Amino acid sequence: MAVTIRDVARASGVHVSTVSRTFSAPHLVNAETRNRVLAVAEGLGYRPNRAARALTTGRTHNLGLIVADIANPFFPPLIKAAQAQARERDYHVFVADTDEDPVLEQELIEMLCKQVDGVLLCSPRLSNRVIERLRAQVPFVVVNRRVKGLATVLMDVGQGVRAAVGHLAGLGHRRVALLSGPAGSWTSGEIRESAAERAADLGLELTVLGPNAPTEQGGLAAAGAVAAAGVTGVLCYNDLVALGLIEGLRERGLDVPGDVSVIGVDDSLPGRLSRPKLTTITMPTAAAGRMAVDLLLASVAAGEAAPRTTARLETSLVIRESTQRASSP
Amino acid sequence: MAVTIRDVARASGVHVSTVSRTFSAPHLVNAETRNRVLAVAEGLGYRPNRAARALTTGRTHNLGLIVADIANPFFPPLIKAAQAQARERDYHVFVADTDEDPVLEQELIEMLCKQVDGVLLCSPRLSNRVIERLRAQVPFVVVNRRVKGLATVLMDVGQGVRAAVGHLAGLGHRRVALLSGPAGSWTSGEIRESAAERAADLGLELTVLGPNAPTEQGGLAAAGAVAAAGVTGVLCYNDLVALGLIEGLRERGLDVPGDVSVIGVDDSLPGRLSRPKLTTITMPTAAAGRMAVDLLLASVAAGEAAPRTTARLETSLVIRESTQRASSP
DNA sequence: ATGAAAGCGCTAACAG
DNA sequence: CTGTTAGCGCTTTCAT
Repeated sequence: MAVTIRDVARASGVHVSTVSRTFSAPHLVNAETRNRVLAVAEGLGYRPNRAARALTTGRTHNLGLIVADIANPFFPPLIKAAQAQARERDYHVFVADTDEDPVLEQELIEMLCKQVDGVLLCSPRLSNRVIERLRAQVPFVVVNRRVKGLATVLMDVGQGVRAAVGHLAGLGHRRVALLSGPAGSWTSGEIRESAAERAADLGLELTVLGPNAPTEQGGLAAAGAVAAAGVTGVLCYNDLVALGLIEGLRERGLDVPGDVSVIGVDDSLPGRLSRPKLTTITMPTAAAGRMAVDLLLASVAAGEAAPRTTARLETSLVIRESTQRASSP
Repeated sequence: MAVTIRDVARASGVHVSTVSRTFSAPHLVNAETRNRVLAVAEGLGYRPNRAARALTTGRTHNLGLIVADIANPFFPPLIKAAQAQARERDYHVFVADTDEDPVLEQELIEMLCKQVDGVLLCSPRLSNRVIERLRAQVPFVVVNRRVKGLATVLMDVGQGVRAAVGHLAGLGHRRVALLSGPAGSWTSGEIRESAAERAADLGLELTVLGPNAPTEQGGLAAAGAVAAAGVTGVLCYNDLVALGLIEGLRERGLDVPGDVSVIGVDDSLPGRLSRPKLTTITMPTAAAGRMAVDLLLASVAAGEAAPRTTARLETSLVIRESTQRASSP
């Protein structure tokens, strides 16, 4: 077993509580004693056992962060921002991947909840009912999902979607498709609603195709349906789907943006690196990550009395190369 | 505070030790009692506190996984594979991102080591010396770095690199460049060594340019130097660098593969989705993740006596669209 | 098969 | 400023 507080106490000729104070309330201990203890601890390679500390303080100084898929480039910027923000607050973030599986998601939450002070749920696929039940166990903050009575960070994708549909209309597209996302996704619902509304306003004919897996495979698989739908513009659930769709369209001899204009959502790395560069909707993922951590830490500190704030972050359309004027019908 | 083992004991009229056994050694308790306890626990929403359990057993059933950059598409497949493998062994993996910062890396290890039974170090930037020192605290398995006396999983990138240089030579390229990676990267050293050796064998003139940041920014920034070097083929530290380089070359009016052939390393998502599709070297990341977890768990179980296995995984060249015959000189 | 008691490493009153 | 004492939630002998 590793070196404990007791070893340090013995070796420096003080009581364990003095050693404890040296680390958790240094100002309460004589400078001379403190230095001696510190030196001994250093020499022995002592590190306080955070798990044991958590047992008495009730604070682990850990946060859990649950995402559907680490490999989805939407998440890493959020994860990094959350970790950085947490570190500034002397907290650490444990990341877990649910593989888009609601059952696994619930299991992870339940196993995590005793080891962390709070959990950040990003784009959860869980039903609101389950979330409501789980919240008794541990403070939650939810990103991109509306759960009543819970602190929430929402990215207002509708804003960007309306701009995107307007952009398509402005380019002369009359028949457009929407490739929706996974069934449990709040964002997918938001996209769909905003797109339908704006399309109706502008007199566009909108076909909704889906649900689709939120991956390039999902987009690839949908290419046939898109081609068959006879549309000239497509808005996709995310960049990966858009990229997969472009690939699938190309396999069918359809050029993007020559024959079909394609718009993604997320403004992720692959979209920026692809050819044509993807027209997409920026999501303020880093800001969301930071804000979610702050909200969560506030919840942790306030306990039951925590404010259930809802933060709405803005999104916007970035026009690049995957959209162009509709070829005359 | 949440519901504890004591609450369950009281509510079901047995002693805490019986409740404990019900969960950790069910066969030692009368079926009838067990069912009653289970029912009560279920009703109360009791979940064993893993941190407290860890305090007595000395096993947290957690593993730490440290990577330089979650946003680097090289890592997610490895992370997912490691998490899946660990879950099968009833372990959980906590992921942490060091932001390519050795100091942060060390801090993370030190803070993690008391909350996990072992740590997986992926492509560490830490010096071997520091790793040697830290290993006293917690079992390690290292991926893509050779540390004497430590269990190691190595991806034999040299194999792929030799094929890549051969591929370039076969296409008639005579002057080629290598964009190396970060200073602390073992993989970068391996690539360089294998490339230099094979280039010498084949009579190619090889220019090494670097170190470069392992991101598309790094590649973008190196485009000028590549153009100035007057080479017709470039091997890059990873796909991101390659993609950035292609972008930078294009800004300078140079076409890939028309004017310059570019090869990446990793076979990552953005490389598959980009245009031209990137010729690259596949890295067996998922296999490495699984293997690393198995080795680590073996280390955890065996303690000091753990075998310090070194596993070597094969890599290979995938020829796609970013390389072609050298334009006549 | 179950209960009693000790203790994992640490913190938190409370004395002194 | 420092020592004493009592646990945090759980497991683990050792009895019974």
